[in-house]
Amino acid sequence: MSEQDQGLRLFCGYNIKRAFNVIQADVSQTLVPFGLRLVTWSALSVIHGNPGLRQSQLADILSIERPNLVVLLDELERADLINRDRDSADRRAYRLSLTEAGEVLYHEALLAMEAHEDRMTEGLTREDRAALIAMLRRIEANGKTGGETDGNGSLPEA
Amino acid sequence: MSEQDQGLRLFCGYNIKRAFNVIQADVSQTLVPFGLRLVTWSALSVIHGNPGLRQSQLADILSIERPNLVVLLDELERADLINRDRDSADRRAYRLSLTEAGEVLYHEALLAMEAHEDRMTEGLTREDRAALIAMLRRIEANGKTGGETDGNGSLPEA
DNA sequence: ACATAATAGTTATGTCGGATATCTATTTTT
DNA sequence: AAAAATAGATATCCGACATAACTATTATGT
Repeated sequence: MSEQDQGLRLFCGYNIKRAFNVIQADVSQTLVPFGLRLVTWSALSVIHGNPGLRQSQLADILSIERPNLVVLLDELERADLINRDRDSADRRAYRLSLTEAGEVLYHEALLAMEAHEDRMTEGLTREDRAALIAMLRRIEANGKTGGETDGNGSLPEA
Repeated sequence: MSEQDQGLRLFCGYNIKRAFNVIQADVSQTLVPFGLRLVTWSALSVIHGNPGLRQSQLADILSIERPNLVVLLDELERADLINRDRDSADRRAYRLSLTEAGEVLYHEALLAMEAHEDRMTEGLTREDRAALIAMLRRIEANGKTGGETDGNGSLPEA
């Protein structure tokens, strides 16, 4: 009894979707003990790496809409994980940073996420993972350049 | 100005999500002329490859819940793309198949989807694509075996 | 055979991620 | 100073996906 979705398995999109579904399920479980979701953890990670950035910058980096980011940050602020400090030079804007508790939680969650990553990529070598990520990024880039027929884009050699 | 999501780019899940987002956007556009969505096209593909299957089987193959499949099939039936024939041996069940119009539309959409796939994977060799899909399937399998510590699962060699 | 359980499909409903329109406050432009 | 742009917030909607419960039919167990 061979596969019943043979026709679909030829498409990257179908496989990507299915792989993401299982990752999403596992990552949700992984983050439950920390009271985080994938998107809130992503926000913590970016704020950790770019303290002082603005909400709109964060929204751009994560490719989420500003209105949705607001409620997400409300959630993180209520949990005392981030600071929203008014920018003294531009009083419309907030500067985002992690609180002490936010830093601690971020690092704890990072360990759990690394274990999660190892679970998900079991059977793949370190080089496999690098190649996988490079190809996914290439696909992401292909999608964003709505079809300029970039004749020779290529991947960094594994 | 290096990347502002460095910490996240190390995770397959983050890259998979972002790659899927651009694929999803492109595939939606690709299927608009056919009045299809990714999930309805997937259903056509599986029915095409397995004529006579039941709704619950289709739901299993596509990993979608039965209630959601019902409305999806209603949509395809209303567009006269599929037949729902009562199984004479089990009058609870329907046997699914494509109509003539469904076959025609499926093949037309297939061509468009293959062009879409080429757009998305521009810059990847045929071997890259095969390796990518193999790794994604490995991840999918890792997720489904909720952690049995399969000591030596490996990938088919590229 | 008949009561019980199981199954196929359906209906109704809830949840969650993501998108748009519009608003206020502030800053920039002219 | 007036008009336009920007940062963030509020309200609202849409689509993907999940669960519970219902009807009709078939399978099971004594």
